[in-house]
Amino acid sequence: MVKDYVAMLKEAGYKITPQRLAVIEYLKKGPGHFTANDVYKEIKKTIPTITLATVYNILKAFADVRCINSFDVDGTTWFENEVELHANLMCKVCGNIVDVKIDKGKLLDLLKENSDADFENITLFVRGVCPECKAKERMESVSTKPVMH
Amino acid sequence: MVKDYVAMLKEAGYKITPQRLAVIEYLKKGPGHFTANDVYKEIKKTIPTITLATVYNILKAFADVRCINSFDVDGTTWFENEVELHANLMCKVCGNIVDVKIDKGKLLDLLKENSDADFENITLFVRGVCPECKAKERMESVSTKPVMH
DNA sequence: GTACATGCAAATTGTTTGCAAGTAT
DNA sequence: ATACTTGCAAACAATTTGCATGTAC
Repeated sequence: MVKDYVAMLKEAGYKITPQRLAVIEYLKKGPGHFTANDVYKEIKKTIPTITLATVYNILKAFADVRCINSFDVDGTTWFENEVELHANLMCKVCGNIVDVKIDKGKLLDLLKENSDADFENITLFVRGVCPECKAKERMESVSTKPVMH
Repeated sequence: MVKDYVAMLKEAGYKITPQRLAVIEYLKKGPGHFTANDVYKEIKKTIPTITLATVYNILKAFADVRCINSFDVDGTTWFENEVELHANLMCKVCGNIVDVKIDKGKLLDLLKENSDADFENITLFVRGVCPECKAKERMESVSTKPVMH
């Protein structure tokens, strides 16, 4: 699943600017989930003149072309490299967002069971505890548990 | 599934003010999905002194108590009366948000297939075409379709 | 050469905060 | 009586806009 960002952008008539290339480099580093500000802070290191407005502009273009995906949480927009259907789990312990795979066909079947709407773009967002934090919590509860007599 | 809003609020230590009662009345009218501003505009008719800030305050309290649910779309927070898991479908034709039932157990199973995280609160948001608009589109495509010879 | 992108500053939108005055319990 | 709520204005955060300048094609 190696995405050709440049080709996708050109295909849609977008020009390839240094700023857009910098965003592509950022994406290739494989950050799971990021905000416009995350991208801005990183790119400013190499292109100090870039502005947040430009980053928003670029991310919108990338999302239009569907080489990235976006979703809203608590008033801020998160972007992600993964465009195939999956769940995003925001861990209430560590605060990170992690991907959870889900069977797209089966999920669509569940929806179709109850409605004959057209389901074009599905966003599945979950709050909970990620596997790592869950494991840590288990360890702590073991070590702090009072000894039974 | 008749919710006793007043009892739920009292239970959690919230006071029953005229403003909160007005929001309860609003909820009882059964609007599917609404923003803070929707509620504000409506309640201002009976309580002209109410402010948006108060409406936000109240809706947050109601969401804390889980007698309403909230989710974010394109930078605005939507609220809904339905707190049981379901999908929200935003129709790209009419712009409305409609509920789509989904089997909670089966959805959880799909998630658990791929991760042993704790899934506490699931938000399922879909963009697409609602059943009504889909039906209309079908009718139009029939009446405007060029005749084959 | 031209249409599109960038950088900048200012505007906008949605939401939250601080605080004095009011009110439910 | 007291702690919680309201109303108001101001603050905030995230995002968008307008426009002159710059640049990919």
